[in-house]
Amino acid sequence: MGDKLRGQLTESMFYVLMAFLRRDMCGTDVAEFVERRTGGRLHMGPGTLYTLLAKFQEEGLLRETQVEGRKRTYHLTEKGRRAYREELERLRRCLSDGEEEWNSL
Amino acid sequence: MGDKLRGQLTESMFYVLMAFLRRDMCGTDVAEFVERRTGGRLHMGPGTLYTLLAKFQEEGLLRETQVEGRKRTYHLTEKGRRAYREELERLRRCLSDGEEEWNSL
DNA sequence: ATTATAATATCATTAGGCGATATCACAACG
DNA sequence: CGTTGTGATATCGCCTAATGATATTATAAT
Repeated sequence: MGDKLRGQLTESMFYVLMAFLRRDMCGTDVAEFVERRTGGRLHMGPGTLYTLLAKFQEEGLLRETQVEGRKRTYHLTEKGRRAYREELERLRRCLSDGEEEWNSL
Repeated sequence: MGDKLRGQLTESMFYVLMAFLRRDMCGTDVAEFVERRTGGRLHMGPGTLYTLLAKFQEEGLLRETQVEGRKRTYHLTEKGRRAYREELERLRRCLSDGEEEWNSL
């Protein structure tokens, strides 16, 4: 159970966590969510996807809640929600820094 | 002159480009800018920094404008400005997706 | 039983981040 | 002049992340 809170999420990581806000999901649900939510802008191949699910589970951001045959369903933990909100905060700072600099030219 | 426009910048890349919006800079200027602008939130080691400067120059986002001794000064090209604005756009989409999902719970 | 389908897992390659360390150009000192 | 200091840049090695291709597995359909 790694406790190190990651200082920064990649875009893929962010959208994966986002997928779990509303409901528990399995891998393919997540892939579908990401494609739909971003209008195809971001595509996640299986390599990225399942690697992330495994890592998030190890780190305690996701918890496995159900196994039906091969299908594994995960749930976003409190720690996962916290990580998501922290990433939102980081994005806000990043964007506002970026806009300020741009607008002050 | 690599023409592949990167689909996504890392946070480090973004702040490096941001540094050049106002004026030409050398590496240590950039490092100082980033530390100051982010209030120390983001620290860039020399490895990351000079690797990025070299790559951006190769890709035509930066152009070398001056060499004084060992000090090299760079200028943000039009292509670099475009990359910066595209990244701003990406961040906006990312953040608004993230906020919408969070607020619609 | 065989075939199809949905879902997950693994592999190999490539890019990025980083601290530690080395190198280099110039200046100041004695 | 050499030596020493300093500011700046460059390189190395290790680690993490992304990803397409491919393989594997469980269940359902024929």
